[in-house]
Amino acid sequence: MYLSLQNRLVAHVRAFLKQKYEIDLTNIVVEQPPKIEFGEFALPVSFELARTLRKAPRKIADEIVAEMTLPEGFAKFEVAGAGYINARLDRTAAAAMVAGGVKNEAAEARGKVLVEHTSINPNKAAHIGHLRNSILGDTLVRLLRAAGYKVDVQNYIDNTGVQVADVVVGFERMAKKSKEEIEALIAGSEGRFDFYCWDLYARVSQWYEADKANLQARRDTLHLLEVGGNETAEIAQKISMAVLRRHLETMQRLDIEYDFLPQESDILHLHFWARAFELLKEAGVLYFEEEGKNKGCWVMTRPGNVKDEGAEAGPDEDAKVIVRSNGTVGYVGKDIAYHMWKFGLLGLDFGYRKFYEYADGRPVWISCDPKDGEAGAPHFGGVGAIYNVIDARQSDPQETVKQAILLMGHEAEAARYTHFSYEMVALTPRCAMELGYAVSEEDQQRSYIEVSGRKGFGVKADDLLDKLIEAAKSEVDARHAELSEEERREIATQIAIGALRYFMLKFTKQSVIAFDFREALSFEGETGPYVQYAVVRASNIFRKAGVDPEDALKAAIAADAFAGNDDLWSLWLAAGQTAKVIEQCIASTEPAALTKHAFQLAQQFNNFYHKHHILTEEDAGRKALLLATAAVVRKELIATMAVMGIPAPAVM
RNA sequence: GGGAGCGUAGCUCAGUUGGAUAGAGCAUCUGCCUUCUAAGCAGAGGGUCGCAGGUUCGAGUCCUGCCGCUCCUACCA
Repeated sequence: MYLSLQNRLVAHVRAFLKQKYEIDLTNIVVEQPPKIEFGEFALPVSFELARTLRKAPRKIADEIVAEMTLPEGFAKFEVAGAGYINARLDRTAAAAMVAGGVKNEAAEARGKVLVEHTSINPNKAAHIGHLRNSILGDTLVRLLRAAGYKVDVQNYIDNTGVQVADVVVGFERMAKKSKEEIEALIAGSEGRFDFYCWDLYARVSQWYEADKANLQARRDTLHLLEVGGNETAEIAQKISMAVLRRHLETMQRLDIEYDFLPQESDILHLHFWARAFELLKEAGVLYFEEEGKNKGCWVMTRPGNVKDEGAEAGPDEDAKVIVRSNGTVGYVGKDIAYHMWKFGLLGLDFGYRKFYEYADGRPVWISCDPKDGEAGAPHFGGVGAIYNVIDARQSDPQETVKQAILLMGHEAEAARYTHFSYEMVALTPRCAMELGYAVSEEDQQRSYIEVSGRKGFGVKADDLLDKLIEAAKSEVDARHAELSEEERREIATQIAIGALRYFMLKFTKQSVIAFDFREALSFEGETGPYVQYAVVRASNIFRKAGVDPEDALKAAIAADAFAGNDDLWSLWLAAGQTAKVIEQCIASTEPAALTKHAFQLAQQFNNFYHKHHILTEEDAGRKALLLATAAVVRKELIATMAVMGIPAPAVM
């Protein structure tokens, strides 16, 4: 509602200014006044016009208000302060829009985009840092879908990298496990093979540190994985696919799903890089360095590092090496090939086969050789816009890939290449010590310590979720003894998901999260359960009243329902802003605003809940209005929570 | 050295493309459960928005310079 009316207002004002002053303002600022008494919209446009018109802002505002007609749905314009133009809505009409769920016209049938997130190295259990990635990514997917985009969700599988090689080294050289023993371990491990790998991976890192000569095992293994067609590569694939399955299961617990899993091994074996290399050379994006420290490498000029015209100071030592002097390609090169495929610029494609299936029967597809692909499989890639949810430490390589695409002349694609960058999740020193890790004196002085899969230092995603469910379960047990064990567990799980997803979303993405159990396990204050609880309270009213919330929304609203009732109206106004918040979140690629919206709405509702006792209201008309208010807030809260992937429990 | 980001209440953080009196949560203190469930509500205290200049009708927000912290910058991935 709010967004539609705001767009209508802006268009109206713009047309008026054009006609009255012959000024075409393309960016008319609209704010929400600090207090509801001032109206629903505030236009500081007079301040901006003051200079060009050489008049006092207040005078301009007076002129505009005196002459401008009211757009549909608006009740009044008035001048306030030093020259603000405040606009008041026809509250009854606007409320009908909220209750009727008027669609955001701009959100009709937008194009197809691709979101890549998660992309955890398949060699160990997912930890809290990965959770932030997946929750941000999944929320971005939900935001885009809510705004009318078609979205393909990809989870990139680096199954031939150093990290997988390391854990393979662990199995072959340290644990001395045969292929059969590893298979038995995958089948056993009580469904937590990734936990076994977590510990083994940490041991391998220690083994390397103990004797640098052990690093030769990594190099040999990495080579075997890249070449393929040997037993080590087979073992690696078994391990990485088993860990990948665990990752999918972990994320499924949080209602996070994927469409396609491209594997790095296929990018290698299908020669994506060879094709990309040709195209990059043809376009002159890569050049062969003849001298300096990068002699013998194929390199690329860094973004913003254009060569000076006059000063010929030898080789560009700052250039990014894409192909090493021994002829092997680094991972950025493979990434460039992969991203050319994403945009459909490579002229090659994967084959597709089913890998995993969700409860509703929807499959997750994985890449393969096209000759092994399933008939009738969908095709991925070749989209117009992409979002890569990758942490801030990878900004540099992400820029390099984007730059390569730009330099090849694909300006439109480069412009729609979004690196959704976010900061890491770290542990507070106190949390690290509680978990039993040794923390140096120096680290104890820091506000946070980076988690490290390599060192086995961190909180595993499944462990955190288990802990949250356990904490929520004891609360539910205490409050709902009448429910079955199964029902209580179901509700505790929903609360845990709400708490976790909200926690990961409430910080803006560029802020480092210093993880602490006390905060993460909190169900009070600005948390997911607080928002869920507001919905439960609203639902309780309808259950006890024996009224369907959908029917409550259909009740006719009296013309004077909101006259002199700012508190009630501000609740409707807040509820009508969901579409606007979603658009803002997409435009700024910042989902944190969603949590703010949900929290404020829940907070206002709790206030309303406390102030008005609906079931005992005797005036039938007033009772209907209060019920409609509860229904509209409930509806918008559930919708907002759904975009955040937070379920609405039946009771709490 | 170069690049990116951060610095706002005791703590953790919000603060839209510059706008009306800088906001939440936690913690502390004071009240409120025979009521639609207190995972809640009401209230109190707590701020030189890192420092110094500048731009303008107006700066937490933009520019410049400092101070402090973090990450990135390897023929690792």
